[in-house]
Amino acid sequence: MTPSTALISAAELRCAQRGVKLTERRREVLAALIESGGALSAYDLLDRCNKRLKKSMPAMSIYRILDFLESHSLVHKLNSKNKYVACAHIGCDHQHFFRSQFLICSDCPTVQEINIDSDAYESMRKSAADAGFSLSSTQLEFTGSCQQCSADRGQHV
Amino acid sequence: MTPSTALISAAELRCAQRGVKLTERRREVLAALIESGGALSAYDLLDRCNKRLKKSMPAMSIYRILDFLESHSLVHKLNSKNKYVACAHIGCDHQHFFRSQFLICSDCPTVQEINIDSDAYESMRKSAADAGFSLSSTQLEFTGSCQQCSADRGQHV
DNA sequence: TTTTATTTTGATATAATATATCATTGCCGA
DNA sequence: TCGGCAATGATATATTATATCAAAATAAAA
Repeated sequence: MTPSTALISAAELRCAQRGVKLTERRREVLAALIESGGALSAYDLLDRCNKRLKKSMPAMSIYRILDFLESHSLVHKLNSKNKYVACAHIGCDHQHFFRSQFLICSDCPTVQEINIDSDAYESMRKSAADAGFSLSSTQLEFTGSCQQCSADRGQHV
Repeated sequence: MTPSTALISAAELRCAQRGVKLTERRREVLAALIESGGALSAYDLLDRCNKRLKKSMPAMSIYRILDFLESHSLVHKLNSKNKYVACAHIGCDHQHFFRSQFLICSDCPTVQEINIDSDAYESMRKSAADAGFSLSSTQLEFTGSCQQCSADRGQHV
C-alpha cells in the first residue's frame, strides 16, 4: 500500500459525488503526482508514469488528464513555473472552501499550499471591484524562500 | 510624436539612474509594447517590432530584451498568460513602491495593474511567514471579468 | 443482448514558448 | 587605435502545449 492510497480513495469519492469517472489512467497520473511530493512539469510526470507502468501513454494524454484533474480541483497548475501539484486538500471534506495561496520556494522544489486569509482576499476583491473587475480566480502564487532554504542561506552569510 | 514618447523618456531616465542603457532595440521593443496598449506574447511583440522597422531581429533578441526590461521593472510578465505588459508606473516617480496586482480579463485582452492593498499584502506575508516562508515576489495575478465584459454578459442573460 | 452513442485514450503532427551557444558588431575607455 | 565588454545576430534546439482523427472502452438505448 503506497502512501497515496488514502488520498486516491478520497479522490475517487469526490469524482463519484460529481458524477465523473476517475479512470485508471487518471488514477495513475494523480498517484504519481501525489507520490512525487511536489510540483512536476507535464513531461516529468509523463516520464514517471511511463516508468511505473507497462503500457506507456502519449504526451497528449497527460495534458488531457491534467485538465480533468484540474477541473475537479484534484490538481493545480502553478502558472509561474508551468508545473502541476496535487491539491493539498484532496483528503479534506470541507469542499475546498478556501482559496489557495501557493508558496513556491525559488531555491528548491518545495511548494506549500495554504489558505488565503479571508480578510485579505476580501480587500483584494474590493480593490479589484473598485477598478471595475469582478474576480473569478481562486489561486495566488508567491515565490520566496522556504524555511530550510532561508536557514541555509543564513548560514552562508 | 507617438503616445509613448513621454513614457520612453521616463524609462530612459530610469535606466540612466540605474547605470544601464536603454539601447535603440530596447526602446523600440518597449515602445511597441506600450503602444499596443495591452499584453502581448513575445512572438506577437516580435512581429510588431519587425513590421515597424526596416531591420528585423531574431526571436532570441526579444527574450533578451524582455529580460532586461523586466529586471528594471519596465515590463512585467503575466505568468498565467505567458504575455508581457508595460509597467503601468513607468512615468511615476514613486519608485515602484507598491506591489502589483494584475487584473486580467478572461473574456477580452484587457489587463489592469493596480496596487495591492498593503494590509492585505501584510496579512498574506504573515500567513506565509507562519508557514516558514519569506516572500520575495511582488506580483499577483487575478483573472476575472472587466467592467465592459461584465456588463456585456449581464445583457445576454 | 445487440446496437448505438458517448467518453476516454492512442497516435501523430505541429504550434507556441523559451533557452543555449557561438559569432559578430558596436561602443567606451585606456 | 586598440582591447575589452556589452549588446545583438544567427542558428539550433529544448520545453510546453494544442489540434486532429482514429481506435477502444464504457454506458445507454432498443
